[in-house]
Order: sequence, then structure tokens, then C-alpha cells
Amino acid sequence: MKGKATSFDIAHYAGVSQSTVSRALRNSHLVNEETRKRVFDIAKKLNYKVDKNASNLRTQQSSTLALLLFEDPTSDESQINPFFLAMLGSITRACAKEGYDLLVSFQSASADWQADYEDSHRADGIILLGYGDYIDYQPKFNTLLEQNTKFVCWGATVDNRPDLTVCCDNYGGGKLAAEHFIAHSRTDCAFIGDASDHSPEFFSRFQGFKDELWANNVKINERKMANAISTEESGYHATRSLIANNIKFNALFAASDLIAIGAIRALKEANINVPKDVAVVGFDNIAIASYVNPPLTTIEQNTTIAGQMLVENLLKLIRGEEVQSTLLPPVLISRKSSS
Amino acid sequence: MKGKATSFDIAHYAGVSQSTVSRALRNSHLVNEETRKRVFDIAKKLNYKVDKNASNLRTQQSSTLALLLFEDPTSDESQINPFFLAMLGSITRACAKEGYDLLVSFQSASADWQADYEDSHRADGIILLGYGDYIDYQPKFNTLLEQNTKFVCWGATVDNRPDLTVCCDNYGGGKLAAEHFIAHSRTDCAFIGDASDHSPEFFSRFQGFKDELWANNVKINERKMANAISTEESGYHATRSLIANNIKFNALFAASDLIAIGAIRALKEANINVPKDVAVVGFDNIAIASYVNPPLTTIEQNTTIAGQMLVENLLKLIRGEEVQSTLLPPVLISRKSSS
DNA sequence: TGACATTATGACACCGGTGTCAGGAATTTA
DNA sequence: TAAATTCCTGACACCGGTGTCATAATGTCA
Repeated sequence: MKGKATSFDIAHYAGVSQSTVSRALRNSHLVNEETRKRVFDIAKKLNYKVDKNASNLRTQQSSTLALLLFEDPTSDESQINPFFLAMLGSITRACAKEGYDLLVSFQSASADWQADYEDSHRADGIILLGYGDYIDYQPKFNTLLEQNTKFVCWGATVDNRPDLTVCCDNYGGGKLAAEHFIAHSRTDCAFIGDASDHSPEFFSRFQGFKDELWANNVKINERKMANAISTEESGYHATRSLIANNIKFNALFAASDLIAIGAIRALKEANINVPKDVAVVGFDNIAIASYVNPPLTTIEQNTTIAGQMLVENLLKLIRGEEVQSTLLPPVLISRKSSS
Repeated sequence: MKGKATSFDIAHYAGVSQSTVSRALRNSHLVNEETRKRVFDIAKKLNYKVDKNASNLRTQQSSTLALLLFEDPTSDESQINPFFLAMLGSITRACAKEGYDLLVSFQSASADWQADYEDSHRADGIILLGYGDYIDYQPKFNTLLEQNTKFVCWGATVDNRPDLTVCCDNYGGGKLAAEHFIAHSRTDCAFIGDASDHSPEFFSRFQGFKDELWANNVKINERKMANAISTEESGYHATRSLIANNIKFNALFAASDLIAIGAIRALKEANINVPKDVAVVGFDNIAIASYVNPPLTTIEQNTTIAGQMLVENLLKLIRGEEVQSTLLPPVLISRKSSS
């Protein structure tokens, strides 16, 4: 036998029609038990596998989800952000658990991605993963909505459709960081990240942080803030510039762990002790966080649950079920960098 | 317009036959330039996308590669090994670069995975990623070979087909570790990993290590070896048991970084200073390695190149081109844990 | 025994493209 | 002007399944 076996081959050997083979293999009750068994045996012997293209074409569905990864174009090209990598892993796992395959693809935010996968019938739905940037995305979200494409996204919000978003309670996470500093009497706070609303996640984290400080009558000085994107390098340079400007603080909240790790490097270089002189809190709880020196206190985003929720919610949308808005509770993981 | 647009819809609006639409969209030179343009415009307006299921079915290829991730069943279920995660990232990137999609799926080594993806025409080829275990895999490799399935694998070797394997020169890497210890006059060496040939990669690393020591008239004492799988926990416990048995050494080669990190934790707990009392060298150079305390000296496997090679070699196989056996050179990254 | 329900099967259209072949129109050559 | 060539297009079979419908065979009940 050359080439792949088809259901016609099985039909031939089993002495039945191709229709019957198809039914038998899908365990239709319309098929005689004995026939079914014969068909199964032959299928096994011929190493037959249903051609997914043919079956998907006919049934108009694919048992596949597509994951579109948007990268921060300004970050180092060679390494994927470990947080996204962890999400990638947990989404892969969640899909496997649900019996779906996962089609992974990198996208740049500007490209014409909005339709490809679901429109070309390669996937039943799409998961969007990246740092949310409202400005670019909304028109594309609208295109997706118009076409009735099923999708969910991490982080970024979609106008009037909170059910399409799964994200961490960034605002609440920021508050946790502030509470932590206040509990440790560290009230001279610095913030490193992006406090503009260009980066909605960082913005929310900062807002929560600021508001909680404010609720405790602590104000954050604008000079003690520096912009950074989510890389170690960027955190390092932002912190260096604060130090270079002779700005003092005894607590530092970084909008992500990578930033925090870079910040700690800069502080060490300047002979500033962590946590004695400056307590540092990050955000994400990436795997590295517990191994750095000192181990990093951080606000955890549970990637395992996040991945599961994205997949579950998307499957609900595909099945036409109602989906709740999903805000994941952040948890403060206390380690040595802040005490 | 409800539902997705098909080429017939375009044909209708453009006043041409569906055949012509299909040709026009694929830039066949057989189509009049003006017609082509009209078709393109209408396609764009209708947000038309070629149905991949239909086109794959007809052409019998999919522009998709499948990645099968085999997990060490004994490792912690919740976290993916960071080395594999890095590979996943780089393979995703490499696929994107080549214009292929990537279908990712977790597999358990024992399952009936050997055919599913390529046989069901979902992918043109398969990348196998996991810790090589000859015993289980070889019969499955044979099935794949019989069926003329295109595949490449990381690590594990396939009988008589070196071209199907991409892996790091584990033996050479082990030698590098030994050279390093000798250069630093640390000749009382311990090894943690699996020195049996059950785990071929660890075995090769150990062989290289042992042979190079031997070449310098240093013997490794069998009592100074402990088994471990590639997790931090396992490395920790293995090292603890050595310490508990009062075994002394001033250098430790761990078969992977996770093991090394666990080992360092055990050493620290026993008040053994790294690197003063014991120099530690790991293997992989995972992202965490540079952040642990002390930063870990390790033998790097370049995951970016590895991912690229896997994808490139697989594409060559698919195109029927000749493939060379691919051994990636390991590089020693010297950090503080060993000096 | 005839009417009717049940079970098991085959024939066939269909999903949405791609590739082959035939042929008309326009252009060139004899 | 007829023949040959080139260019462009439509008709149609085909990829390998799935779902519907018709029907033969068997069993059930009055």
C-alpha cells in the first residue's frame, strides 16, 4: 500500500460502502456491531487516520484554537518575555486537556492579523496574547466582532465586551504592593514602569499603587518615577537614571519582574542594599523571581489559571454559551527583596 | 452577506468563473492583469480568505509543522521544563520566519502518538521534543519511517538515520565541564544526573566528563555520583543524600541547570560554600542560570539555533533535500558558581 | 398473511478550493 | 486568407471525508 489509506480502502477490504466505514469509525449507532468491529480492525491494520482537512471542510469546524502572540516590538528580539512563555505553556496544556489543538503564531501588532486564522477555517477561535495597546487594537477588534469571529484576549479590553477579556486585577495588584510597603513602613516610594495610559496594564498597576498609598496619606513624588518597558535592560537603565539624578527612596515598585530584576542590578551596582536600603516589589512572579538574589517579592499572576480561563472562555464563546468577565485575583508573594 | 465569502461569491461579483478567481488569487500568470485586479479588490472588500481546509485537502499539504512535546512523566506537572519552554519559543519563531504555522501538542511518551498529525494531514512534518529514551521510541520511529512521515527529533537518535536528529554535542559538553574543573584544579569531582544509558543525553554528558577527567589522570569515584531527573527538587535531594552520606568533593557537575540549582540549595543548607568549597557547573544555560546566587557556570545549548535547525532540517526533509547530521557545539559560560 | 416499525446499508450531493483540459478570441506567421 | 500561436477563460473532475435520503432486509403485531 503506497500513500495514505483512505476510507475507500477500508471499505474495499471490509466489503462495505465508504459511507458505512465513515459511520462505523465515528461510532454511529446506525452501524451493526460486527461491521463496526471489522472496520476498526482494518483501519488499525492500515494505520488509517481520518483526514482532518476533509473532515474539517465538511463539518466546518476544526477542533483547533489559534494563539496569536504579539510581541513588544521594542523588546529584545532574541528572547521571548518569560511571562508570555509561561502563558504559552499553560495555554498549550489547557488546550490539550480540552481536546483541542493549538496553532501558535507570532504577530506584529501592526500587521493584518485580524482575520486570518478563523476566517481561513484553520481554527475555531483565537486567543490574543500581548501587552494591551488600546489605540491599535480596537478597530481590529471591531473587524473581528463584525465577522462574528470568536476570540478572547489577555489584558487588553474590548469596548462593551468585558466577557472577551481575561486579565489579572492589575489595579488590585498595585494596591497590594502599596499595602505591603506601608505595612513595612516604607513610605518613600519609587515606581518604575510606564505610568501613562499607553500601556494599560502598567497604568492600572500604577493607579492601584498610587491610590492605596494615597489612602494612607502617602504621596508619590513624580520625580521618583521612571519609564521602562518590560525588560531587564530597561529596568536597569531606568533605575540607573534615578540614581544618577540623586533621587532617594526606600521602596521601589516595578511594573514587572524583569524590570525589578534590572532595578536590583542597578541598585547593587550603586552599593544600595536590597532590601535594607530599598525594598523592591515586582509583578508577575515569573520563574526567575524566586531564584534571583535576593529572592524577589512580587505580585503573582497565576499563568496556569490564566491560560485555563482563556481557553475555557473561548470554548464557551464557540459553543454559544454565556461568559463572565474574568478578573484574576493577584496574590502577593513575599520574599527577601522587600524585608 | 452572512457566513464567510467563498470564491464563488467573488466570481459572481467579478463576472468571471470560480476557476479564474482561484487562479487570480494565486497570481497565476494565466490571468489577465485587469481581471486579477478586479478579483483582488472584491476579495478584499468581502474580506475573503482562502479556506485552508479545502486548499490543503486538494493540494495534500498544509504549510504547518507539528511540535510534539514529550514530558518527563516524573516531573512536576504544573511547570514545563524551562529548557523545553525556550525551545518551544525558538521553534515558534523559526516557523514564523519560514512561513509555516506551528501546531503544538503535549504527548505522553507511551501514547499512540506516532502518526496522528502527519497522517491526518494536519501537518507536513513533525518535530519531536523530549528527553530521549531509546527503548520506547525506536519502534515508533520505525513506524514513522515506514509511513514515510517526515520528522526530526531533538536529542534522541534514530537507528541509521543521523540526519533526523538535531542535538547538542553532549559528550563534548561534558568534556568542557571537566576541562574547566581541571583548569581550576578541582579534581575531586561529583556528578549528579543519570549516568545510566536510560537517559541518553545525561549519559553522553557524563561520558564526556569522565573521559576528559581520565585523560588528565583523574578518576571519578562511583560513590560520588547520584541519580537525578531534570528538576530542581530532584537535584536538591540527590545532593542532600551525598552530603548525608558524608561524601566529600570540591567540584560538582550537574547534568542540567535545574539539577545544579537544586544542588546549590542543598549545599548552601549544609553550609558548604559555592564556589569556595564546591565549584558547580550545570548544563543548558536556561534563563534562570544567570540570576541564581551565585550565578551558575554552565554548558550552553543554544536554543535559538537549535530551534532553527530543527525547523530548517525538517523543511529540507519535506522538500526531499539532503540533510546533514546536526551536532550543535556546546559553549561553556563561566560564572561565579565555579570560581 | 399483510401492514408497519426497525435496522443496516448504499448512493449521492456537498464542503471550497485546485489542476487539467478544451476552446474561443486575438495576434502572428505563412 | 488560412494556419499557427499565444492569451485568457470556463467546465469539470477531484481531494476525502460527512450528512441526507432511499431502500433492502428483518422483525413485530394484528
